[in-house]
Amino acid sequence: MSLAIVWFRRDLRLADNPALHAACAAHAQVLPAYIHAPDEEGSWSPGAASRWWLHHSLADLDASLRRHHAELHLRCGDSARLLAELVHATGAEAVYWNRLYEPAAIDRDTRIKQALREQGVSVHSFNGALWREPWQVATRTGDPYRVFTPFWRNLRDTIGEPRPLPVPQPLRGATAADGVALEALGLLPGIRWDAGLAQAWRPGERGAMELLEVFADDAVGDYAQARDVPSRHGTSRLSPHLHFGEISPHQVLATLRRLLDGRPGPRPDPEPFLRELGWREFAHHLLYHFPETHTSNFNPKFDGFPWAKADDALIGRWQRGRTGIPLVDAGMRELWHTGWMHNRVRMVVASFLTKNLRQHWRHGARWFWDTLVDADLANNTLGWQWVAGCGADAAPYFRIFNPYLQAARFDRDAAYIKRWIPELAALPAKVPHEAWKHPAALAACGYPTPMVEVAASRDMALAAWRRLPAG
DNA sequence: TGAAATGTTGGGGCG
DNA sequence: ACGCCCCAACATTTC
Repeated sequence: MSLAIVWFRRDLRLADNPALHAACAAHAQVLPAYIHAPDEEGSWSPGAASRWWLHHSLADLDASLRRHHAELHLRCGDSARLLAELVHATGAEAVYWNRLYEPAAIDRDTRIKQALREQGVSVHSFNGALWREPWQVATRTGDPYRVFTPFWRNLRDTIGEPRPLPVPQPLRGATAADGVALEALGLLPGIRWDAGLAQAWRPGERGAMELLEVFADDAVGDYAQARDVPSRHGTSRLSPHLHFGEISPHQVLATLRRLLDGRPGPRPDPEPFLRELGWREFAHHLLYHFPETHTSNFNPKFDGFPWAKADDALIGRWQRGRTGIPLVDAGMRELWHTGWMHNRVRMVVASFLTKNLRQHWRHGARWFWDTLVDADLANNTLGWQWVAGCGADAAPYFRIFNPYLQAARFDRDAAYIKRWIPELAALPAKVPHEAWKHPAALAACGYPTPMVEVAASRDMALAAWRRLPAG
């Protein structure tokens, strides 16, 4: 009986899983395996929120497999060694996986592929995470894109009709000895701070599809406006599901088309939403072609930028949501509580850290990495470099968000602020929106005075930027 | 997917 | 009726 190992990584789903599908088609049995190897991700081993998600996503994948009379074989340790051991123990002829795009993962997977082939094992890798591979999208001259809009035009016109693969039937699962229990991976936090996460999320393939269906029914038509209002569920909130591959972009596109086409009345335009998935593809495109971007400025002109000296006290207040600027604090507390933050607020808190506090973007990127359930090296890097002004197709540095104006515009009634800063719940919206005018009223609620004056710190940021040589 | 400063226009009050 | 000022509303420029 021919047997193949399906090495699951961040493709934690059974439907539209090209590696799983191909393995089931070509072999009599498959061994679904996950190897926990946090040391192999360079300096970006998953943060605590990601590990929480991963735990539950693995549990869900195992449960799905068991409904198909298979189970997930779990191991912890060196991927190359454990795969070789598994091949030896099971007599597997082949190993299948879906590709990752982080530089450290590419290096590791390349080495493993070569080593397995030298042992006479066939290896097959697939695209399970993107509409198109990073190297499939190129300018007319064959170069990678550095600007989003032409990238998006190219990508959008070449996706074609999505045809998601079904769950393989039957799924003839093999088992192997020496697997470990999920709990042994140690993914859950020692101190149980995860109640807010559990309340906000349902990791796994079915949770992802249900979220998408609700979004298609309620929100996608109004996305262009509703997505800017942080108190509303106007966004899809699919980011963590996409990161762990519980749903694929092809499934998202196919599902949206099916649900929108089958609906009476005017057909909502999904383009504004799909464009955001385009940003996700752009982020992967950039990380693949410019593998240093997760640590270095994409725009080298910013290598000489006069960041303020790293200040743990300032950064700490920002991290804990104690800056005294209500919209910033609401966002940082939402992040801490749920492992997620509304995108508009992400831009505001990032602008505040990198401009008003003039702390290097890497401090923010690292905190997001540790606290987001959707922490993704490609997306996180693009987002921070975009806000900081040093990235590809970035917002110009002088585009500095005024957190008070943003709150007045997008959180008019302060519902979002009051939700995450309950000590301000009884105040009229005007008070948090003009916090600098009301230090006494805020202090009476036990809320801090703004740690910086927004207008003055903005001027200092612009002055720092002017010290950069033109270019 | 900004904000603030600066410039322009046009309506209305008023002498 | 006219010029003048004020200012809101909008557009453009600058950071």
